[in-house]
Amino acid sequence: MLRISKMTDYATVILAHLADEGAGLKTAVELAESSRVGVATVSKVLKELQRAGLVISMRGSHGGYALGRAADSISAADIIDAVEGPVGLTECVTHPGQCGLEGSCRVGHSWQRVNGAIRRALGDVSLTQLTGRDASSLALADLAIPLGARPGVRVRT
Amino acid sequence: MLRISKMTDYATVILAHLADEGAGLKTAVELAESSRVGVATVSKVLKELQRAGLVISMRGSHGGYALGRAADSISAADIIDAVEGPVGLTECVTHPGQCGLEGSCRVGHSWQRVNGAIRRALGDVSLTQLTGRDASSLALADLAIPLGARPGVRVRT
DNA sequence: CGCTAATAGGACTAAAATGGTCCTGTATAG
DNA sequence: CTATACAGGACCATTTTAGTCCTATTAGCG
Repeated sequence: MLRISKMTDYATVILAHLADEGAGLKTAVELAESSRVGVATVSKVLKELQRAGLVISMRGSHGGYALGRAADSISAADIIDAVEGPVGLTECVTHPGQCGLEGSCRVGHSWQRVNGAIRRALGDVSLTQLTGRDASSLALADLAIPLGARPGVRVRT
Repeated sequence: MLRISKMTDYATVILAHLADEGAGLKTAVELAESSRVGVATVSKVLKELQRAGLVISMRGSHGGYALGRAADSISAADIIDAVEGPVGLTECVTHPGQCGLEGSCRVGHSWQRVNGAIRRALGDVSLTQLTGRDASSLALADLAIPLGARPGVRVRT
């Protein structure tokens, strides 16, 4: 597990279509057709993306949506943030002092660090890369977390 | 969001207590007390950890649990795998060819790479590090995902 | 004007996942 | 043979998620 929501997934697909050259605005219906997702759902996602500023919208006839900024300046983290709220591996990351365990818990601290690392990693992946238009994006290096003793013998891979 | 389940969180806390020097077996009741989580819940988690081989168990009076292998050889990914199943950011990662979008979807491919990167990162964090006993574990470096155009102007951090 | 196309903002619902409890069975020590 | 502890699941309540729908607002255009 450890999964992003379907909505977030849709959002990336929709944003990818918006990133396709075609200059002008695209309507929710058009985006629904090209992305093969229900209109109502696409519409809902677009509204959330609009609130977050990832897309801009124009009302009225001839209205529609466009990217709010360059595809290079939109990160996977931005998209997740917009649709499902800030990345937070554990509850104590997003809502500190609500867990009850606290005192006895020695791992929360570490999860926060791991969380930060993942967050930064997601922040370094641009929409351009997600769309795969960028040839260089195909080489994804290992993420390094150099912090002391690493797991040795690995049973499951 | 993008959160690990509470159960996984509990698992790390419980494993951390099992990693505490104290040689012998610890019972579910003892672990529940030291971790401040309900006995039934702790018990459930321990059973899952046992199936995955992360802990070993002894039945009967004087029974209990112990780590299945060295704390250094247990990774965060192992724990997540054991409790909530293999890490899979999107559905098409865990259940390929079930998404319906497929053809029109150009982002699935990229999510798979991101997923792999996160998975490896989590595989590099040991239980020892999670427990924070390891002094060197406090320095967590940035995760690097060098793959072409990165997001430039960041609106939300 | 007033009509039409389009987004904005929510309310609402069905289905699935999650967190947690409980019961019955089995192994082991003394 | 009894007390203790794990094994395996069934089960339930609550929350979350995915998806739909309705009403209001905005913009172009004749």
